[in-house]
Amino acid sequence: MAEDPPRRQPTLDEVAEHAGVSRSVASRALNNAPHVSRAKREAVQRAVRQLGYVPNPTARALATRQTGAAALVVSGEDPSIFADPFFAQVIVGATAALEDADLHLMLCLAASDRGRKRVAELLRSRGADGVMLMALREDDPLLPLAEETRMPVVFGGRPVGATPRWYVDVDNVGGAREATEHLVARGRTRVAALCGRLDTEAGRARYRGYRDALLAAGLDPFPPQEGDFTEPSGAAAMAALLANHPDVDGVFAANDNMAAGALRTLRKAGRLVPDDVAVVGFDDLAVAQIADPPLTTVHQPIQALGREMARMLVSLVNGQEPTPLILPTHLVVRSSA
Amino acid sequence: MAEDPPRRQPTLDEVAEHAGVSRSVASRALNNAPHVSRAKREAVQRAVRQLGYVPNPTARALATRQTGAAALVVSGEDPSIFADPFFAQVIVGATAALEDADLHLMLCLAASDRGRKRVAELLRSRGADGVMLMALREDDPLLPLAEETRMPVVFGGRPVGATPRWYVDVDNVGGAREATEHLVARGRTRVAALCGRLDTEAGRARYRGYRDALLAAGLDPFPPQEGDFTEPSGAAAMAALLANHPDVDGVFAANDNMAAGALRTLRKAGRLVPDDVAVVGFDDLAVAQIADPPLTTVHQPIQALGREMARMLVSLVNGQEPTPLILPTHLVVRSSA
DNA sequence: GCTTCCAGTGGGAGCGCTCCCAACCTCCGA
DNA sequence: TCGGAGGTTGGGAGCGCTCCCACTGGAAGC
Repeated sequence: MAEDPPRRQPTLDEVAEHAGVSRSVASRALNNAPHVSRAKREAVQRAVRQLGYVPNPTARALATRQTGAAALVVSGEDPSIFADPFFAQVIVGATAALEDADLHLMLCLAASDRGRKRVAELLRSRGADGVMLMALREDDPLLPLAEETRMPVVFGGRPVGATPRWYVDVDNVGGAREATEHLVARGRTRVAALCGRLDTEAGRARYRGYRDALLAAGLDPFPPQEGDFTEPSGAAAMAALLANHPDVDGVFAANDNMAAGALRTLRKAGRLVPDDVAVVGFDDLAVAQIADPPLTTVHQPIQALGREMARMLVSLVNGQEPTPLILPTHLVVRSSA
Repeated sequence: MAEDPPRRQPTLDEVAEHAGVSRSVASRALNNAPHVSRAKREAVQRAVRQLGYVPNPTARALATRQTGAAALVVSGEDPSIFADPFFAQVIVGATAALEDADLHLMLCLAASDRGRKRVAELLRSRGADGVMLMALREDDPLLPLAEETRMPVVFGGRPVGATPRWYVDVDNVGGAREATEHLVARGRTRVAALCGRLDTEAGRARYRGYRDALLAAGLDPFPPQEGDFTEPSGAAAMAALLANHPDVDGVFAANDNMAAGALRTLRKAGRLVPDDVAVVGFDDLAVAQIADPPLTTVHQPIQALGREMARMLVSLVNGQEPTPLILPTHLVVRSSA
């Protein structure tokens, strides 16, 4: 099996020649388009096999003006935001849907200036067929770029203060309301909220849902005790809360991380969960099950979020006009409330 | 600002014409290559600005035979493996290094047959400039594909039973040894190992390190109590261990997830950590700090792993001959041991 | 004065594919 | 018998860029 000539990949022309047909016919056979006789089609297939031909995606991209890739852009001021297992779930969902459309996933972390610059260039150069954007801060520098670009952009979650043309979101308000109602139904009357970043729509919406539920129950909402969706911020917020309102008996945390932090603080303070203080989280990530006690939490379908974003993008790329989507959430009752 | 003509992106030819130079000069100016007079260089830059020109990456890729992308392939029999925060860290590190080389990251989850097929095609079609492969199971179907491909492949971790030409790994044996030595130094004499999958090199190497340390200390290693790197498997392994060896006083877990599971089982069994049983984990992920008590664990530089993989790939793409890398690990002492 | 050299320049041939279109062939109804 | 209709076929023109190369003219060297 000598391979002396450092032979390149065979090209379509070579396949055509080898099969005794023209390049056009070979191309059609390859993309199983019509207007190819059975005999030639098979001849091409044989040649492809014999030569080990694989189409060159770049050349195809240039000719079709389609890159065959979709970008997932995750924005945030530092890369650690991406460590949130949330994104891994989104990626798993998106990948599944992208696979169906035979698109590749380009992952862009726009966490540094350099990263943002590259995203900007991607957007301007049409380096992908479309973009899934997770940029939820109010002042995110990518938002204006997303407006300008001429490629389809699907948002994951809605940014504060703007409703994009295409987005997939989860029902944050409804989930938070259900969580809070659950606490109230368990007889809690002094229910506080450990908020996530209030410059994100998710953070605000969850507080809104909490507030709605308490008002509807004739109880007084607490002012937002703000954190940043991390475990330490949850622990800190809980500590502050205990200091100001030692009689709190229910806590709605903006996500599981913060709920886990709250649990830690409560344990340290000698408060029993759920007996003294009931805690509800949001997300239903792995941490919710591992927590001690296991967290009652609002399940949000994160993989579905990714999947639907990708599907929406695919349909946009195919020239359709999808409508925004809000995915349902539901409460998962465990032991913490 | 009428934009009636649905004008395409301007091309390099248009820039050249607008600047009153030839395409060649424009190209050279753009890539700031030599052999362009100052005046024309500036004229081109002006034209670029006025026309809002952005080079078409696909055309460039076709001409240069470089895609401008590196693929990160994560293999596993089901997508949930990717939920491990480990990968997020790898991605963060890889992204940083790739940014420096101005390469994009293509993320491929080879968890379904479909996914593996697409990876195979990517490998054969040179759809990227290189591949970072995380496929560590002994019988991983991607391993033979990686052998065949004509594009550079850097492994993250070593697969069982084979030493790839290029890889970055962490010092699993050394870390496990240090962790076990720590337990011994604390006076533990009945130290068991909660292993990860023994069909991965990491799982084996960590057990080997544990074994070495105990033998060196003149103690008897326990037979491997196998899990699969997940929290529940750690809990189960710990339960089995307690049943067979109620007198165990030290546990080395193959990773933090399993250690967290062990903690849960021990708490349920009424064993105090670290008083009755000391526990050491491996990874030093977020869960280690959140665990109760916080885990003493072996820190492995996961972002660095990703970064070095990307760097190695970049140097391969640039025609250099990097050497494999093994990154150091070190023990982080917290309360669990 | 004459070569020699080289920065600067633009023409043109690709890179490997898709797709339009004209040419062709066969078969059928009128 | 003849004129389509409709399925096949291959030529050729791109897609937008890079890069080789031949050519120019002025500066440097002798």
